[in-house]
Order: sequence, then structure tokens, then C-alpha cells
Amino acid sequence: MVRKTKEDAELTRQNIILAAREVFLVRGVSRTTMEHIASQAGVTRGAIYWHFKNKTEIFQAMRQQVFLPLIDRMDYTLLVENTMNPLDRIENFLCETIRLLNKSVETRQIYEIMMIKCEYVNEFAMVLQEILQTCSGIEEKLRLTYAKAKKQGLLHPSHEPAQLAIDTQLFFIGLLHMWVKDSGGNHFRNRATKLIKAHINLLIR
Amino acid sequence: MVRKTKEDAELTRQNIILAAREVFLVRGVSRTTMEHIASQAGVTRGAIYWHFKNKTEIFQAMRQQVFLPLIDRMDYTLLVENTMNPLDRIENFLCETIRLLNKSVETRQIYEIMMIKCEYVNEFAMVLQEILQTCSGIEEKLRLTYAKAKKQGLLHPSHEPAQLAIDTQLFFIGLLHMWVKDSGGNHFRNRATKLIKAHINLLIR
DNA sequence: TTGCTTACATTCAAGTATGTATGTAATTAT
DNA sequence: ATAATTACATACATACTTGAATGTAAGCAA
Repeated sequence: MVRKTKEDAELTRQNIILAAREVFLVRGVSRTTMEHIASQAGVTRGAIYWHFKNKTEIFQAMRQQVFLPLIDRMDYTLLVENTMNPLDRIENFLCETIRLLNKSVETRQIYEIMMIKCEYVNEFAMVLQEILQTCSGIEEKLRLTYAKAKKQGLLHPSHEPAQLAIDTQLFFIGLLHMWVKDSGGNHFRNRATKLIKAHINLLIR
Repeated sequence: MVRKTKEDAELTRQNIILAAREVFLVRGVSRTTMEHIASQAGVTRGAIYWHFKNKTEIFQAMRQQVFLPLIDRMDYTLLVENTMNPLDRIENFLCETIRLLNKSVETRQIYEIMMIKCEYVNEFAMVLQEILQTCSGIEEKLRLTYAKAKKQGLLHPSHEPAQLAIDTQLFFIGLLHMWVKDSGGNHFRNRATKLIKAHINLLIR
């Protein structure tokens, strides 16, 4: 097996990312070697080193596959004006995220890797900062949306948008963590959508 | 340096756990070798292998140092009858946990290691199950306490204890995660107590 | 005090992982 | 058609780790 066309090469690259995801999931990021990824992808380490500088680069490439779409979806679902009322938009965004996790193996596995199969040290420490920034962005967008809800009189008068935004964000972070960890017993996976609706209801009256 | 008394040996053991915590924090659990821990503790690997079977055993010993007290405190603060009203008891429990994190370097570091410096694969997968069980316990105890609050008419009539318990639990899990990750910018650390009080207030009216 | 045990230190064999250097055939640009 | 480049595979030197084996001196019980 030798030289391929550009399209073939891109396919190889994607296969390496896919293989990395599968191995990361089972062995954890740190315990995964280039050789593990290589053999899973059906190539040699040489091929991997051609496409990626090191394991961190593979990890980042994998991460982008879920985080970039997340940001887009968030902007679209929460911020773009439409006929849906603001509270429904928040509920919708959260439920859609859960639905995506249920539907897409890829997304589910990447979340799992990022949450419980990765040690955020050294080069990976900056990844943590990026995640924090993404969270900040989510909080801000939730706050704007809650502010619209308040303007429309949908909220209890004593509730402040900033307050609700952070409460919802923390609730959802907690939910995601438990959703991911609870792969065996389905204590959270079955009920996630109900829990979200209930959470939003708590804030209304 | 040779044979010590039993007391000296126990001190060595504790020093190894302490050293492990310090190294885990910097290098992550997987990337930490026995030699790292040994040199940090000022002993040789031989000493470690005398006290512990392997790295996992050290990790578990470290973990017990925070989890056992947590369970005790939870039982005491939430369940033991006293003059405080149930909602205050929940608020108090959560705030005390944050206070403990602020006060005790040991606790703080162990939480950080467990949350973002450890990959839950292989032998560590069972640790995850134990954590899930602890969470289940917390949820149950919150539920019981909210039930008491409802009985005393402290809650809005449409709010169910089971519902509130899970919402509070997820909120707090999210808060702990952000508290731990937000070591640089103090976006969460300064405000944690306020956020807890606000969360409880959300549920009252 | 003698002998057994404890609490380590030292050494060694064997396996693992990484990064790089080098080879090579096909592809692409000219 | 030729040269340059690409997309890998192969091979190697250099660490790094582990577990176990062995050594050893001091504590402790009888």
C-alpha cells in the first residue's frame, strides 16, 4: 500500500481520528499509544505522524468535530429570532443537545472522552481553558434569552436573567456529566428530557 | 536509612499518599509513575511497593480521605434532626462543602484530581461506579430533606421533593465542576456561596 | 540472644513508547 | 517526460516503566 490521491489521504486522516476516538474511549487518552491508534486505523505510526504532530493534535481535531457544531447550533437555536418564545427556545436547545447525544455515537463518545477519559494536564490544560470559554459563551447566550423572556413577562418578577442563566447552565453541566457517567444504569439517560422540562418549569412561576 | 518503628512506617505511608496527591495534580494520574511518587516522597519505589500493591491502591487510599468524611458530614448536616429548618440545612450543607474546598488544600486537590486529572478506565472504571452511588445517596438525602420542607409548608405547592432534589443535585454537581475547573479566573470560586443561596431561593416561592 | 519479621533500598530483565530518519512508490506539476 | 513532492511504511536509537528478585539492617518476641 503506497501513495494515494489527496482524497484518499483525507480519508486516511479521518480514519485516524475515528480510530483514536475508539481507542481513547476504551483505554483513556493517556494510556493510548500511537501504535494503538495506528493498528486500529489499519495504518502504521508513520502515517499518523505524517498527518498529526502528536497525540494532542489528534485529540484537538477530534474535539473540533463536536464543539464547532455546538457553537453554531447554540447561536442558531437560542439567538436567531423566530416565532418560538424564549423559554421554549432554551428548553429546545437543551433537549436538542440530549437528543444529539442519543442519536450520534460520535458525539456521545467524544463527550465521554472529554469528561472522564482525559487528564487535563500539560498541553491538555489549555483545552480546559477553551472549554471554560465555551461555557462562558453559553451562559451569556442563556442570559440574553432569559432577558427576552423577562421582557415578555414570562418570568416571575423576582427572577433575574443573569441568575437564571447561571442556574440553568450549572444544572445542565451537572446533567451532562451524569448523563455521560450513567452509561450502565439508565438513571439519567431515560429521564434527561423530563428533567430539563421540569427545570424550566421551576423557573416560570 | 533503615528499619523504622510502626509509627514511622505509618508516617511513611501517609507521606506516600501526600506525595502521590502532589504529583497526580501536576502530571495526572496516568502519567505519574511510581518513581515520581517515590522521589517526591523521598523514598524509593521499593518502599511504595511495600505499602501499596500498585498506583490504583494509592489512588483509592487518597480518595477515601475525602469521601468518607463527606458521607459522614452529609448524614449529619442533612438528616440528623435539629432546630434548623430543612431548606437552611440543605443550603448549609452545600455552603459547608464549598467552605471545606476553600479551606482544605487536601480536599481541593483531591477533588481536582478526581474530576480532571484522572481517566476512568479499567480498574478506575469501578471508582466511577462508587462515585455514582455516592451521588445516588446524596440525591436520596436531599429528597428526604425537601420532603420535610414540604411537610412544613416551606415549598411552593407545585414543587415535588424528588424533583427539587435532582435539580439541586445537578446544580451542585455542575457548580463543583466549574468551581474546580475555574482555578485561574475566579468566575465561580468567589460567587459559589451566593449562587447556592440564589438557587435555594429559586425553589422557595 | 537468637531468630524471625519488618521496612525498606538496590538491582535487573523485559517490555513499552516516542520521535526521527530513511526508504519508496505513486502522484502531480511543469 | 522528468523532477519534485506526497503519503505513507520501516527501522532504529533512546528513553522510560514496571515488577520482581534480592539484599540488609534494625526492631521485636520468646
